[in-house]
Amino acid sequence: MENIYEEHAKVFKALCDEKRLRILELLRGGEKCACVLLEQLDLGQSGLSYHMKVLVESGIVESRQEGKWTHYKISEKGSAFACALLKDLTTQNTFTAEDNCCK
Amino acid sequence: MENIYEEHAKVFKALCDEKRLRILELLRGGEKCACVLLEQLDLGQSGLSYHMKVLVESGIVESRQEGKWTHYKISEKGSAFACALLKDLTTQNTFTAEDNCCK
DNA sequence: TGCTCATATCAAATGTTTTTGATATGAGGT
DNA sequence: ACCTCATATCAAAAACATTTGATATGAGCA
Repeated sequence: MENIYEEHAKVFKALCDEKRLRILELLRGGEKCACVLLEQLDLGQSGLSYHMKVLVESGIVESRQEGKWTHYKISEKGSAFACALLKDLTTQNTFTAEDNCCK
Repeated sequence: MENIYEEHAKVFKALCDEKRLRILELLRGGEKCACVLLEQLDLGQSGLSYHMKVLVESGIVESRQEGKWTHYKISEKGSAFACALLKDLTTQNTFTAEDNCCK
């Protein structure tokens, strides 16, 4: 974890793309096999694979192999982490002094 | 708001860049004038202007003119919206039926 | 009005992400 | 072992975001 900003950015990058938001929406309905995602999205197989990788690496989605198939679902832990992080990043930090310069 | 996914992506795009995360971190210490941000970040004037625009357009940051200077701060409303949105996007939707196909 | 300074916008260069089609990997069934 | 099918990886192209330096805008002050 050599750069904390990069780590944090990775979490939100998962949510920056329309296709990935569509995928998340589908996963909100429960765990889905890649084949279901494929037929509902306007995406080729390698494109889906790419987006799923981004989602899984962000921690927001988790995958599970079952024989030939891969199933994906929203990770409760990962999404709780993302929510907490977002709250953190946007909450006034009481320890830093006010210092807003010029006037 | 012709595309809801695009709208949502815009909120998170603000958080996808290291420089913008650094800016947010500075703003967590309270409202800051652009000149303070400029001297603390490794960024030129037009670069800062670009990133502030992205942040303001996401709703997470708000700006206030005071004569020649622009002051920026984290928007409570905007960040509450982003948090709520993230929670929403990652919470199981009870209305959609399970349908995870193959087996 | 004209000058100065802070910020915004622009356009070109550069860097990064996404898409696409081709190929590789690896599991299950025969 | 071989075949088939699901998924992953790769490399090139296309799309998009960021950086940079130059110039425009617009507020305050003389």
